[in-house]
Amino acid sequence: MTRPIRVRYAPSPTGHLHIGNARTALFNYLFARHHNGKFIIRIEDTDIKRNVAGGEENQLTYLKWLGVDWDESIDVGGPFGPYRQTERLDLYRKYAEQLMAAGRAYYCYCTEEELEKEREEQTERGETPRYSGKHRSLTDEQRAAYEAEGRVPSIRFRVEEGKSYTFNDQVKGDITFESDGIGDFVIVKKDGIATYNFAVVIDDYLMEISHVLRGEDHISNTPRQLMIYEALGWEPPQFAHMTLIVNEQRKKLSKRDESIIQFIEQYDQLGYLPEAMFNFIALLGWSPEGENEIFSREQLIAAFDADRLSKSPAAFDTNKLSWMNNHYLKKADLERVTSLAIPHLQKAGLLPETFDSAKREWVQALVALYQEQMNCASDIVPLTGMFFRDEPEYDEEGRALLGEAHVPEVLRSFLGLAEQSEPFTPEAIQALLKSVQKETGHKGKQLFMPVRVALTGQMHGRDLNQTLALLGQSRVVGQLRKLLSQIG
RNA sequence: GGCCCGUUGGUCAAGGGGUUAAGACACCUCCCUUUCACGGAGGUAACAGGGGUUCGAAUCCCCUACGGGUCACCA
Repeated sequence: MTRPIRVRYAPSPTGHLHIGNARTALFNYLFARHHNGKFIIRIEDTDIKRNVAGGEENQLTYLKWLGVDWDESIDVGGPFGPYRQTERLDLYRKYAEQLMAAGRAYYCYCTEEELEKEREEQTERGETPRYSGKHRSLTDEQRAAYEAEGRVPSIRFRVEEGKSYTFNDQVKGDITFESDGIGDFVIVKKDGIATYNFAVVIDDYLMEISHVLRGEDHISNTPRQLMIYEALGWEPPQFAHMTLIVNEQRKKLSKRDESIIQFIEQYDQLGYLPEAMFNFIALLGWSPEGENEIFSREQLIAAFDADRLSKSPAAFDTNKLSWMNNHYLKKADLERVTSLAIPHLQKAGLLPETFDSAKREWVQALVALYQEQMNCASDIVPLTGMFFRDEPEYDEEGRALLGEAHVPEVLRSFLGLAEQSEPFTPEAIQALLKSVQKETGHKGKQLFMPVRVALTGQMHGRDLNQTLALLGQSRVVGQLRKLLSQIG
């Protein structure tokens, strides 16, 4: 049976947009757009205690930043609203009552302490902890007694014994669970709010979700959801469980893991480009046909195929992310890269809050020179720090080079010419160096390295002519004079 | 521990009975470059182990090892 393609991303606003969530959202988005279906964002905020202020907004803001847009949600509305679960509580209550009336669910008056104790005992006996079902068939008198005690019930789903539930996962293939391994689970909490496993079924059904693409950590929830679909007489959607994203140690990316930057906003703040992040994330657990790895959003939409979702965990390779962002940065418009770089220079105290257009031009030339070396915009700070210091810092290697016998001769010659050069442009500097070569007979490394190290303190760097021009004539001349008075 | 899932070069990652087992990152070599880079052309390097099934297994089955997920009134 084919129905309209409708998929959803259903974050709980318990935190900011995480790399794993972003990936889930992205794949759902790609899937929807590829099939000309609808992409829905539903906020799963039923755990009121864990919701954080700004979480909801941050999710949407950074999804937009990545270039993901949606057809239905809390902000744009849609025909299947509301799109926030706490605004759908009546719906869950209604279906819970329906299940109670049909004998598929019941009130459970157990307290947290009692349940905790039960679990501990089971664990001690080496059993799988699960609800014993002791309130499964309470009499009216028993219920009344608990009520009189002031106990507030939760509602549990009655799991049928001896049944097996199989679903065809689009990524993993057939997966089977035995109902005997699953205890009666809570569908409505004591506070009257539906649990995830219950609300998700109601919403996916009512919102006519056709495909559920979510993380592999939901596989073991699936049989519970299947039971509810069955009890309500509804047909479940097609499931596809994506492998988790793991770090370089092959552990699940946890929010406390410090080896990897976890939140999309942090990448924004560091100066990663959204199109690079989009491209990179799309390749986390999915691969296209062919050899290319660089894709625009449109190309990814065209290429996306859920059958090519990977079965083994996707490792977050920070090295590759750097490479990819660098790739996009190199191709990005210079104005744009400059605008991204400036705040980092200001934050590092290298650039004032306001400056004139001449300074802006100078910064832009600086960025142009370093653009192809930047993995992210904030790299501009360590890369160009020396342009903002009063004089270079020499390390051991630099000192050794400056100590070589021919160095004073080269520097003196260059100084003599540089003092008179007008203007001090890259072209003029190139000519100067040519003259130094003729005058001293030193060329190549012998010629360039002394000049480079003397003025930048570094063995490696960008084009020397450009570098010196950006450093400026007065600084070049001043530094050479000072250095020559010391070594030469 | 029960249940589920996975394991291809240093790293990421295609391929799912017969392939010279892709490609990318990193590394190395060469070309370009009077320095430094960029760029270009090459190169080194892999099917976790053991049993089956088969004319033939990286691919299918079983076992072992290792890794991961999940077992909540969290999502």
